Amino acid sequence: MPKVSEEYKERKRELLLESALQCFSEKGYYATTIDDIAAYSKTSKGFIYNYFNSKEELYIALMEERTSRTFTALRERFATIEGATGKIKELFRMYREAKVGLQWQGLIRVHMEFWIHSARHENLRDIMVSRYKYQYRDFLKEIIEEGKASGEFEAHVDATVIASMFWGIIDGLSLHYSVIGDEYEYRSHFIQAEQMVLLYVGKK
Amino acid sequence: MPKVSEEYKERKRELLLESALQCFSEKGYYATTIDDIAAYSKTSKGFIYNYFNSKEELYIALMEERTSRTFTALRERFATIEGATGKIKELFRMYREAKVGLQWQGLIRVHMEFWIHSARHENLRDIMVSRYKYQYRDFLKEIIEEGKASGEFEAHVDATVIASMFWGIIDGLSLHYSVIGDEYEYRSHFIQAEQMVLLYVGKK
Amino acid sequence: MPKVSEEYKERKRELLLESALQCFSEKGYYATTIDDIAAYSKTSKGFIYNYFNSKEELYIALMEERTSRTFTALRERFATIEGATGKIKELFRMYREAKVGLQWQGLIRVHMEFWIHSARHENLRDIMVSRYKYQYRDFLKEIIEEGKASGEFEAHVDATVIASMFWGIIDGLSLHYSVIGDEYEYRSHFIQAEQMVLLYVGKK
Amino acid sequence: MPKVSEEYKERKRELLLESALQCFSEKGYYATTIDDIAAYSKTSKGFIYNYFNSKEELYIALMEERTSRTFTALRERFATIEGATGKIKELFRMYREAKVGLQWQGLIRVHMEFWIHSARHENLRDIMVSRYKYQYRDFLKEIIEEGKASGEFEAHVDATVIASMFWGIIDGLSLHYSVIGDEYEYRSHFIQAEQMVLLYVGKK
DNA sequence: CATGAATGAGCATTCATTCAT
DNA sequence: AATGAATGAATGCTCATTCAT
Repeated sequence: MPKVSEEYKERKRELLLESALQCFSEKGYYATTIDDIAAYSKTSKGFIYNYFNSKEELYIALMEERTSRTFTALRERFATIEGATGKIKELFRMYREAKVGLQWQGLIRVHMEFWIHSARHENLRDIMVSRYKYQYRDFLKEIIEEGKASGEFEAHVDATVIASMFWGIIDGLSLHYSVIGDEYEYRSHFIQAEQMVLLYVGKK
Repeated sequence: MPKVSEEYKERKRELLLESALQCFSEKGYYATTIDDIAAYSKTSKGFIYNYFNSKEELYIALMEERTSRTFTALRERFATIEGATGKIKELFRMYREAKVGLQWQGLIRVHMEFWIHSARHENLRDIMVSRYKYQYRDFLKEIIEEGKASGEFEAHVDATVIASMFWGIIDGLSLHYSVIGDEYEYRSHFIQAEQMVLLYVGKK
Repeated sequence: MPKVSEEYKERKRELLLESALQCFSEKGYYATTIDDIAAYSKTSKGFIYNYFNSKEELYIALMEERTSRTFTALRERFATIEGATGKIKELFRMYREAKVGLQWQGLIRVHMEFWIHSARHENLRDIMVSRYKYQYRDFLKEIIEEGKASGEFEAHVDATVIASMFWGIIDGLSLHYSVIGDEYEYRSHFIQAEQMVLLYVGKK
Repeated sequence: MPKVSEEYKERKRELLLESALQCFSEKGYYATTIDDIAAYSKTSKGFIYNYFNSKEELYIALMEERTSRTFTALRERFATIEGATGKIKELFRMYREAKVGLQWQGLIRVHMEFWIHSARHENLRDIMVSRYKYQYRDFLKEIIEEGKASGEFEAHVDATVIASMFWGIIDGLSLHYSVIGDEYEYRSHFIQAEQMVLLYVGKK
């Protein structure tokens, strides 16, 4: 059945990524087996290894796919938003309004799980730290600096640390929500966090 | 009349808990084997199972020990601190000045790891959620309410959510530090977080 | 009328055989995968299966090709050599002067490996035993008998056993060299083996 | 069932070694699975890993056990044999009279298989080469030198090469026998090899 | 013809837990 | 009480072979 179109392969790849997403989200990174993903995608173990060399690689691909998609959408949306404050608000809005639920909780958990997993493996950690610094932190840092330049934010705030702290807060609240579940007043937390952050960086 | 004294058992229990702490911190929850702990404590597998019925139970005991010790120490220290603001500051100071390092990173990671693990198991999650609500959150909630009562803090802040958010921030920053490692400006993050939180809850 | 000429097929077959030789020599019979050979020959798995029905068959074809070529060359060369002693010497000379090295070691190993492999499979073994008897042993047996007839060799030696023993010696020394590697005094061993054999069969 | 006697453990170890011997001999090194050995020994996979850390290690232990036993017996027997010639003859006699048969053939094959296997793995090869040089070769080298000293053998023969060649011959003939099987005139080959070797090293 | 996608049996190794001694 | 021997389910990954395109 060979010499299949690029488009076909892309479709299959997506199928695997989507299946992996479901499985990882449901059972976590460690507990998900390649067989689970094969079963879910109604393909086979070997099939998966045609696309990804290891479970780890599969997870990384999944993560990168999602991150890249997220940031692309983010930049697009931000292009139409005037001012740093507006952008920060939009960012919070996105998290606040996220389609939370079981699947979302699972995704946060597996994300954190892998993040921790990576801390214990040299190579992986380098990848994750780079992503953190150059994708997440710098993305926000630019916005903070924009705010400082425009006079929206206090001039003396340390953009790098603020940016980093922002993600720390997001991850902390998300993690708690992912474990506590529906009892966690997810929206309230994010609303207050937003006010808190904006008050802190804003001109007094 | 038991063959071994209660005191002996307590000592052994501590030994196991301490050993488990070292092992978990170093290799993580999943990667640590009962054999590791037996070897570290120079006892045996069977011995460990005399004190704890499973790896999971051992971890929980360890966590409870540490939490209870932490909160006891905390309450003690707080008894001498006037005012809610001072208490919050002290709390931040404790985190900020924590003897960070490899072991500390390992502890945070295993803590988060288990926290995530628990989310996937009904019974465990109930335990963890209770701990979260009645130990962590309520502890802080009382302080916030003290601050509101004394007029240090804005009267309209939602003590429950603020308390919860506080721990979310702590965990978020800690988690990031535990993965990023020494490149992470740990103290800076906590200093800014403190300012941010206090600014937010304080009287304008 | 076939789409591709016989000559084309023959060329491709040679390509595959040559590629297989390289791969087997480098990694051994078991460790070499069909994919390796496809990659080396810049063809494809399916292509290879068009020419050979299995990895085993491919190896056999390779072996036969090489043996037949070897013996053809040998007979040619021997046609010009007077006397059995000269022929034996020439045979030793060939082994002694062989372009030894990593590749040569690899070839010997895979040869032995397959030889052993064949011993465990009825059909294969029959093939290998026939080859042994009718190609290798008989080839030398004729020379020994020539030597007996001409009076160069002792009349009472058992040509069959001597011939067989000769190959045993060659294989034994080769195998040792293939494992020991460059520390093995390859030439010395073959020189002494030659003296020993000739002394043994020669007239006293 | 713990704290079992050393003797018990030794017995179990022997059981595993014996079982491994049977399985390896029958199916070869690669084809034998740990499950095969567990089934044969009526124990379990985990049990085997209590005694040996890997299939490779198990094989090596087996090999060392056998070698050490062989050489011990050999040295014992040789203590009572006057003269180098007598010792060489005894060595040949032992091989010649070995209880050949299917099992013996299997053992030779797996021995050669592993020998070749080792050539492809740095660490393993070092072990095997050492064994070759310091156990096998040197053992015989001493005998040859004894023969030279006593005047039984020609003074100019190179003891090291002769010793090495001797084992090459033994292995070559054994290998051939192990593949050819009962059609191979095993005893005849060894008889002639003996005559050949003794004629070569002996005084003219 | 040629390709390479798809399959899935196969295997070494790990480890929490049990329980005989 | 304490030990550690014994178990066996579980899992990531490989690869010869097939066959649809």
